Amino acid sequence: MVAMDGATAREQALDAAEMLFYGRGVQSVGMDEVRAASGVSLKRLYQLFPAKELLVDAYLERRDLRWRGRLAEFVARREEPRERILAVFDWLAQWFAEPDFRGCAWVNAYGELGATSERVAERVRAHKRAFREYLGALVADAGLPGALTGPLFLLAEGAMVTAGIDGAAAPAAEAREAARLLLG
Amino acid sequence: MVAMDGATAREQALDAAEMLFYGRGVQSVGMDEVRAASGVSLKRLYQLFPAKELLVDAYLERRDLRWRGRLAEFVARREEPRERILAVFDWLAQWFAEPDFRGCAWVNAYGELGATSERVAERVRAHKRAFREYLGALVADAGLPGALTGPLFLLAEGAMVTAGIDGAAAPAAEAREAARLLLG
DNA sequence: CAACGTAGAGAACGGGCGTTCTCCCCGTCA
DNA sequence: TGACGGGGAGAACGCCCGTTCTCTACGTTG
Repeated sequence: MVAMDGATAREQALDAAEMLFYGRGVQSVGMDEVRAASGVSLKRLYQLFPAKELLVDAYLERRDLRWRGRLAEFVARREEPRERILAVFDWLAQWFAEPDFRGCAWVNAYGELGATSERVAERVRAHKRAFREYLGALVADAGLPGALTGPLFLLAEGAMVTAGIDGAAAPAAEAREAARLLLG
Repeated sequence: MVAMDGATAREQALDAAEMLFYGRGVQSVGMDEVRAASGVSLKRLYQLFPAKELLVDAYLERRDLRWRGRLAEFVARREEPRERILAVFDWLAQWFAEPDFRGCAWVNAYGELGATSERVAERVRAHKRAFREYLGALVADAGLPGALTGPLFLLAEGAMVTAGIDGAAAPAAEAREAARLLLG
């Protein structure tokens, strides 16, 4: 294995961890498998992430930044404030249709580890809080009542969890249509 | 330990499994802990459920019957068809407020085992399918368009997952209000 | 009373996995 | 050139856990 600086090793470790953890669940993937998939030795892995829990935490954190970044980028392409809200559901539809879509990474992680890892539980809550706040900002920008944020958030959450379980993209369209009705 | 007939042992095993699996997650509870909490010996446990996966499956199946039974019983107390639909969200609010509420057992189980156990994944899908069909029947009885079923289902799912993660009952009220608006 | 079978308690087995340790290679610098 | 230090490969260590096995006690039946 060629030399690799710390930042590169960290990214490769997180790339492998994300693919494996998201695809098969955290508990069914061992650290040795992360090593094999990333090319980062166990020694280095443990220097970068002193325990598996911290690798999981870092995976969720990096994915959160990317997930919200992509969503915001997609939404920002629309001009009209109401269209922006609906664009959230268009983006979900696109995400659900990706071949390796397996539901919401944070909901899955919460189901697996929420009861045993306070660190992971808090990371999940922070992600959901940030997503809700983002929706709230879109609602405010459209001059709509703040009370709409909750329902829109619940529709999006329901769509994510349902799409994840059924492996279908249809819930995004259902949620979008319901959102359109709620926007009046 | 006094003698115990098969049916009783089965119920006690499932009682213990349900409390432990739902409260702490399936993977963090060992079979020996189920034995200790139920008073059913390991030998008997494995006669009744030849593998842990089958115990998990039976736990989800029994809980599904009870969960839907209680919901239907609560809803049936209302006369007016539209009120019945809203009663679903009242029932959720009540459920969320229970002290040991920890989110949707099926969503949690799917997050933990959906990727590794096809049996559990299918059990979860069956439960969600049954819940959606139940909502569909309520919508039909109210003479409302079937297209409302999806959004109502997504609101309920979103409320369950959000209440589970945040440990708050508020999502039920938000979902109820959104449902009221959708019913027109 | 004696032989038998069932069931419980808990040890044992096998495998997996998080984490650490050992050993060796190789690049660096005096 | 030779000592040194960081890093990789992978063995080793402990522990946990699903599953099976052994041993013992006791109730039943002839």
